[in-house]
Amino acid sequence: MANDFAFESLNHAQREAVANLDGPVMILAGAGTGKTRTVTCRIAHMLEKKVNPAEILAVTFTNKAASEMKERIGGMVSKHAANQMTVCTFHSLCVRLLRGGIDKLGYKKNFSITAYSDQVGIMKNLLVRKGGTDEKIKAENVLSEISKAKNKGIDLADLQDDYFAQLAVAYQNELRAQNAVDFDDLLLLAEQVLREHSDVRDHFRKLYTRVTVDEFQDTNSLQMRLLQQLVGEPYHVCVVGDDDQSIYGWRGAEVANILEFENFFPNPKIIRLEENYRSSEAILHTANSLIRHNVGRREKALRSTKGAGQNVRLVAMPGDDEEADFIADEILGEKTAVGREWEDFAILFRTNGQSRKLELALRDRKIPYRMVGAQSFYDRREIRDVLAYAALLVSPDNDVPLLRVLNSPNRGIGQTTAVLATDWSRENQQSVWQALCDPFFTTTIGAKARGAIEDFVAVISAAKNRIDLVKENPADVLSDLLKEIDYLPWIERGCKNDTERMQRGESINNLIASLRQHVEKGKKLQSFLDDSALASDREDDDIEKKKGATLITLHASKGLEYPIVYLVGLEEGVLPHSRSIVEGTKDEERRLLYVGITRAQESLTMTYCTVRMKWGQKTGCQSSTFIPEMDDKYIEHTTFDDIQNTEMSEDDLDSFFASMNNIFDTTE
DNA sequence: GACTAACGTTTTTTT
DNA sequence: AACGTTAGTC
Repeated sequence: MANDFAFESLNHAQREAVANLDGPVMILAGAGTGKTRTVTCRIAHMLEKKVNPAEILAVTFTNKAASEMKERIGGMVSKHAANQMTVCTFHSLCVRLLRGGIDKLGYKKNFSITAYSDQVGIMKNLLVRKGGTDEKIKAENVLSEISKAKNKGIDLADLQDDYFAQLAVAYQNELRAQNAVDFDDLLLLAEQVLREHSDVRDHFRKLYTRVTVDEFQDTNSLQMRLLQQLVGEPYHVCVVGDDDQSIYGWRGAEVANILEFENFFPNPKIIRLEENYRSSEAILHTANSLIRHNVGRREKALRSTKGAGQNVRLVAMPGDDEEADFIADEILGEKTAVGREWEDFAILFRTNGQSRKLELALRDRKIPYRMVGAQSFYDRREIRDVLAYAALLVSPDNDVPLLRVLNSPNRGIGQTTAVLATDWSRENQQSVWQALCDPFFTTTIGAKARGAIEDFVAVISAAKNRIDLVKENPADVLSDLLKEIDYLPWIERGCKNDTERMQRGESINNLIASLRQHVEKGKKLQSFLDDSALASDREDDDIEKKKGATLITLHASKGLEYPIVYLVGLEEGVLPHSRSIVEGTKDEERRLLYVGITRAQESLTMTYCTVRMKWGQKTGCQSSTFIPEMDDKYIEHTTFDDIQNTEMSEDDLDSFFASMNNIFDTTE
């Protein structure tokens, strides 16, 4: 049946991975070694062996990866079986668990999940309120320390820096008072419930007897502890990953999870996938020779199933202008000469700042391109606002969304009034919403602001009633509410151009539409908010549908592949990044370069500059210390001038022939 | 409370 | 160079 064709096409190591279904298994899947295919075949094999699909859990790192895996398994076995399995991220798994059992920890079951921008909002507020030291401390930094502490299992009160500890505790109290949890709390509390309540633990261990974790190198120590609670004897757990592609250490990922897997689960079967189906021997050899310089890794050597291929080029550039022009020119030439598609080309860089010149160079030549993961989708204001209104309709006592939209659009309730309301609510142990509703409060403030507050309260209450009492569709109510408060015109007023106006209007419409879909499936507004909080902002981004050459950061390129790759900026301070040198994380930068190199299928060109514009200032650069680490066997060292000269003569030839043709044409 | 001008900052990014 | 933030003004 279905699994036959799959099994036949697997190599020895892949078959071993698929065949070993019992006990702890770790699959070390090097770049391009058919990881996803192996994992999906392995799960299909479980179904073949009559494992109940409902007992299968596969955990991924992103929602996108989860839905892709679901789809692939669905295509391999029956759709029905695939739908019975649980394929999701760590975080959404924890939401499910906590919606059922968070009350055991003293939270109410209708807890809300705090989006990152709201975390920042809370922390900024605390910084203003506590403002003891006038040091310029950034909310993001405090939050990152809090996140690290939560992941490492350190008590927030025990943070190194006293002030940080104070802020952390206050932050946590704030969340707690709001019956809200942040992303880390989802994992932290789920782990706690499982650890402290054996009935819940047993329930889940019985529910999920087969657990698979993808991208295991990206898991942090909290996720590891959660996994240990989730998986009991006889430990039918399978983790899949590649320590050499661990590039999220700065976000708390612990390579130790993969390096010391034996310490977490007893006697694991370790399977190495080393046969690479993606890149030429030249590219792989270069990658292998580089990554060998890292200490403390699981030895593995990727073998190419392709031929030697063309040499890897390492091109010295005078400056970043030439770098961009050179690549754009080459792409243009190659496209027409060899008949490539624009999509075959990718330009990889370390930091987003490097993309501007490349973009300009491509635009100059009318080369279509797509920027992956750029700034704009990160945190769209209108989406956050509309979601905040939606959150208010569920529970107006939630201060975070309330304060967010209190004066968006401007309705005459400014900072002063907001602070008064917050103070009042604190003194009276109430929510801000309750303060706004309380005549004892509203009579203390000016008539103008009072009127504005009364209007606001009336509008929100009316909308909430339509949902709760009249049982109207929340999507309609939300849409009407936005019209009533003239939200769209307000957001449009702040736009610079028509394109932006269009986009913002559209994203609001999309949000309402997806809420409507959600409701039609019989789900609640609450669960829509959960999904939205857990979905990445670029989830609905149609990156893959867009056409053109790809411009992408090294981080975002993981998991992708391209026939022709340009990897720019191999300079000390850029790659490795200067900050990594300070922080002593050059190993991770080496892995980052390794990931970049192994994206290439046929052709790889790496460049480095002598001079680069940095923050509007010309800065001299030294070539990366990673360059001499790579074995020269397949590397062709060359310079911009060399190539320019050879191309010049080719151009000369071209123009010669062109003029010849002209002569013939005219004399015809 | 809204608008403007000067100021400072600038790795990677998901949930 | 370009962005967001903040302080100061009306």
